[in-house]
Amino acid sequence: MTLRVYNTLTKSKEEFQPREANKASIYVCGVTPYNYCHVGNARPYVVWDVFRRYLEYKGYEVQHVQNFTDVDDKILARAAEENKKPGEIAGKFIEEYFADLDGLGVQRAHAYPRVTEHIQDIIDMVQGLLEKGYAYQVNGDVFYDVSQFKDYGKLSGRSLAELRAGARVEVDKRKNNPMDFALWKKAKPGEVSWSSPWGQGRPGWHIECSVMALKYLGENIDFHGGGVDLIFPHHENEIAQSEAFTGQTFVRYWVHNGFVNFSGEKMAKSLGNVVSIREAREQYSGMAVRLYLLSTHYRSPIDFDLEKLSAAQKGWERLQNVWKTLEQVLGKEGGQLPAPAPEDMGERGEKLLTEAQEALNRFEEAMDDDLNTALAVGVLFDLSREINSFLREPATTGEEKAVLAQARQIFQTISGVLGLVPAAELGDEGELLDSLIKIIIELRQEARKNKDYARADRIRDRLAKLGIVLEDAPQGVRYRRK
RNA sequence: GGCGACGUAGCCAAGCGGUAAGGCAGAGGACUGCAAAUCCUUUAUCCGCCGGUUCAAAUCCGGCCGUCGCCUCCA
Repeated sequence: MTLRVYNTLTKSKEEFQPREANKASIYVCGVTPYNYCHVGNARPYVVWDVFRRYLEYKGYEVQHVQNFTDVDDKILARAAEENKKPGEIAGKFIEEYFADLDGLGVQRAHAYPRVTEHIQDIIDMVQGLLEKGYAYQVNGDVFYDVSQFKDYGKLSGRSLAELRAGARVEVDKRKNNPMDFALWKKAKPGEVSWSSPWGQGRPGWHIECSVMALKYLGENIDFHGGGVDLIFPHHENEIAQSEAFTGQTFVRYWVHNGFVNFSGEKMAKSLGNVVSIREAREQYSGMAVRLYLLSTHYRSPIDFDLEKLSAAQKGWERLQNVWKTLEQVLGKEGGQLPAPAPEDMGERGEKLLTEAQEALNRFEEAMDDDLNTALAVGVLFDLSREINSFLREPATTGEEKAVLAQARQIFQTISGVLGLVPAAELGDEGELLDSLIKIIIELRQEARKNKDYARADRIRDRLAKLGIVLEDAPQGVRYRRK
């Protein structure tokens, strides 16, 4: 099966044909680090994380690049406010970005280029555009001349005429055409700036992505992504710059995710209705946030509220219980037991194996269809039910365990591609804690055996207060952290 | 005004021509010393409204209503 993705450029689902066999290049527009990331910001990064994992699952060697816009008006403003250097602000929030996204299980991209580290590359490209007649200089500012690029508007489906008619912004008189945009901005007094052939200044917003995408991934890259709001003008302008400069198609597949709304409006810092990732995580686990985001198809808008996170939290706990139960029955490693012969695995074993294999097929089908993670999540829950159902009666024979191990492998594969994997929450000190809890459980079991339920319940209650939940499951006592 | 998306059970959400996945919540049952976890059963005669096409439509076409996004910085 081949992966089909919805391409904003053609407004249709297309089969993914990589630029280079077995390789996939991804460029995702990153954040401007001037504040903490909110849940809306996180969506594209979670989506692209899954996209990347799935491509890798399908055998592609992926190059994933994501920028940081580490100099821009908002950073400058915040720096001025706090009496700090812009670089300090950017540096701090880049760190926070990683901390937050790590918590959602987002793998690191292969490169995170920053604007301030590519000033010369940017100047070179602007210079190139000037030489080719696609740009003009006015008094230290350099603008892109959209009238020179015949395909302008092809991504957002607008014509220059329409754009002009709909313009809601005061026209900058220095521009030839209202839709022209800045490639290089002349520095205001006292602002951070770099010297250039046009005087002191800094890059415009759009040029950085063209420069860095071309530098790290080359021409004709496979995927370029970001939120739908970036289609116009940002991505439209990137196309204009890059294709004018190289004469090649810039991007093969443009992929845009829908917004996260909050109380009916999009969640955006400018509207002030944001919930930061760390706020959400005060109450809910990172995996719950991730599950919430993946429970809706990436192109649909998704409405945020904390109660939905609560539902996702419950769902995640269910998934997590499957991991824990399997671990309890099969041990931490396992999983590699040889597949039993069909005639040896018994009726229920055969059923489980069939269901599990079918789940994997359904999973791939869902993901191949424009990364339908919502359906894929459904498959994962189906598989969970099959596994739990099988475990109602403990697996006794070696064959049954082997079947279970196979099912676990599929469960882990699907979970892994979706990135819904329990963190090693207990860490190093967990070893000790784990042993201690086991001792307590043992003592409680003795009390239960002696029908000293008051004592048994007291132990359970007091552990519960510490956030450690005991469950007397048919397979034995199990504990988990709340 | 132009461009675009969406409207499926109490809530969330798949399905996009063949007779409604999944999650959360609710109800009943099984298991359990109790609880938790888990399993089973159950919860939309129907997919915003009105027409049309078709043997067959939530799915296609037309109209209407409603919500949202983009056209300006924004994931």
